[in-house]
Amino acid sequence: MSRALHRADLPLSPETRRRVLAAVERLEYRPSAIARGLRLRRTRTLGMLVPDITNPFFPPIIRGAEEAARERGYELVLCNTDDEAEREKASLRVLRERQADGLLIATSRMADATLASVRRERFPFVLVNRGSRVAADPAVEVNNSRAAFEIVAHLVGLGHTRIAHIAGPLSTTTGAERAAGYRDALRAHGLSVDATLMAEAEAYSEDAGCAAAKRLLEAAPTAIFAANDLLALGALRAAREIGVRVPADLSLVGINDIPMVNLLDPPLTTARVPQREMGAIAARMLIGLLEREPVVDRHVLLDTELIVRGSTAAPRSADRRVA
Amino acid sequence: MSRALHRADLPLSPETRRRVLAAVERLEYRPSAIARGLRLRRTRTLGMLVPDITNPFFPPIIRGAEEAARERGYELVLCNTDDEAEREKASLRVLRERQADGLLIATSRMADATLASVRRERFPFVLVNRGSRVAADPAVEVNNSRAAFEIVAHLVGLGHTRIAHIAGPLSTTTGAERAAGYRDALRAHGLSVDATLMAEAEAYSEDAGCAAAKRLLEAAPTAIFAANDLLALGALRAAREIGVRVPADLSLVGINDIPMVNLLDPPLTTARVPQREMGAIAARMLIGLLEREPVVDRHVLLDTELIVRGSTAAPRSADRRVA
DNA sequence: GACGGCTCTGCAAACGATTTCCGTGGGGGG
DNA sequence: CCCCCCACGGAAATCGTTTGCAGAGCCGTC
Repeated sequence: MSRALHRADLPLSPETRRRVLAAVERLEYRPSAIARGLRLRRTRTLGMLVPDITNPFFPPIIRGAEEAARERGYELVLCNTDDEAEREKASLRVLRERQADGLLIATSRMADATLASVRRERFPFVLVNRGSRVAADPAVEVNNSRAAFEIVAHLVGLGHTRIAHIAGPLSTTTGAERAAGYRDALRAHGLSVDATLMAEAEAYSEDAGCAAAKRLLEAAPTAIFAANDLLALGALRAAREIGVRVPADLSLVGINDIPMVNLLDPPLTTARVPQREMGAIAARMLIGLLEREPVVDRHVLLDTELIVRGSTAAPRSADRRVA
Repeated sequence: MSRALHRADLPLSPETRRRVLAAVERLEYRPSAIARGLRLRRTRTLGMLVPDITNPFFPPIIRGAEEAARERGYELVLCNTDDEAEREKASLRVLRERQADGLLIATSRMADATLASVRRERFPFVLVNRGSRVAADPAVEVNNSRAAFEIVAHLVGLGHTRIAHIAGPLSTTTGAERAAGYRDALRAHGLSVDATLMAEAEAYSEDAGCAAAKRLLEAAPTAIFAANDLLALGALRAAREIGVRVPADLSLVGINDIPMVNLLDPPLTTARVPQREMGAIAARMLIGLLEREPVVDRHVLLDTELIVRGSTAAPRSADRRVA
């Protein structure tokens, strides 16, 4: 009997409640979430779309979201989309069929058309680590322009003037915002923006970072600011292959502070993104929307923290100047 | 109408089928997986238990399982247990309530009692990267003794005789098997087993590896074989902190070949575990059991591949011998 | 021409939890 | 003493899908 188990507010004789609970115990009764979902038309399940769980950036976000969801009695179902429109559509179909109550969208380039269809169907969602063109879309983002500014300021402070940028795919909001932040920061420091010091990576992957870095290194930068850590790792590999020493010949900075970059040699200087927190805030925001709580801040901008490690140093020319 | 959509075998006039499909199209009809699950008492959903998705060993396994499941029309629902009995029980409850058809269990130390209860309730399951005391339990495992043997053989071949071992928690099947393999391999090579050259890590984590390595380094080994890569990373950090150079003063080997260990300096020598394949095989095995397919090989032993990188070299004493 | 069999179609029950509605019984108040 | 109201518990409807069953229609054969 539902009243005995869930509706503590309803009047019910203590005796009856006791009997019900005893029977529950005796029969090892487990309510079926399936039947409940059918009747209630809600499943207390959130769907989460990520590009690829093997990208170490995402697991902490997922765990943060998962924990926040569990605190409020929700479950999380995960879908990898590989940033392919086909997989996105398939995942959405599955999540709709299984009556997910809402969606956490952490894919960086979900096709605008797909996002539009989600919006049109009024499927509640929150964007994670990305924005959208529609300002009203609830989102939890990183303050990318500020992160880029801090990184450039750090490099300029070390004496660098030839600072290159490996941009993420410019079709992603993070890629575009960080690239714009890079340019703005250069200008703010009185440096000119040189097209030969910018390269767009085809994907947020180590391989793409390596390829982009090899192109950039021909222009002999003294520092590379990569749009994320995976790209920076690729750049590190490129530097090694070419024989450029980090940080002696080249300073290197990433963004995210994914696990293990602190163990590299040299350990990577990077801007830490509060991944767990980002996931948790997004999940709480989504649940707030679902439960129609009055005051939900629909747009959160998280600040990064610059972690200076061994991959950045003063350029050799600066050494000479000092000496 | 279900017959038109799913039962291609049933006789049905083409005209009727056409009309049904047209209506489906027009109304954008989406079947409810919830209602279907209620009626059919199966959901085409597999539950997967892993200790922690942020441990880079697991994501590739998960993706492998996920892809194999999707190929057969199944979905995967993930639960992190943090290797805590409480979380395991909670996860099991959730998966049972949601009518998961079967379980992929990749937690290394799920309490025997919990496993026994799953067995008793005849909840179909497959163990992943672990065995159990009950030989009949279906499982996909790594040939740990052989992996340990190859690693020891590699180190002996380089000239090492003081080979230490950081064991994983001996309450885990992998930890116990690898430690036993290490001892057997030493004996097979005519080396004695020295208790001061073995340390059990409290968990499969970098921190635990670092702590264990610090204890071991007092016995001055020339090589450390860590039971997995995370432990090896911890050992690498310990070596750096103490001022021991790898591989000049100390050779280091792990197991798993998780992402990024090839980018370390020195890149880690390790035994690669076919993670995606392991996940895929386990998922296919579980689905085979669920669908009562006749010939299901209930026990698969996967071989590792030794990847020799820069973290292993001949010991300095051997250099002297050679010179 | 009639009957039998086969094909197709539509109706209805079942899955299990929840919620609403209704009937009954008891207690209190008029 | 009677009536009304409230508290409680039981019964039924609901969610969407699948499937069994029965009935209807059609064709072929005797």
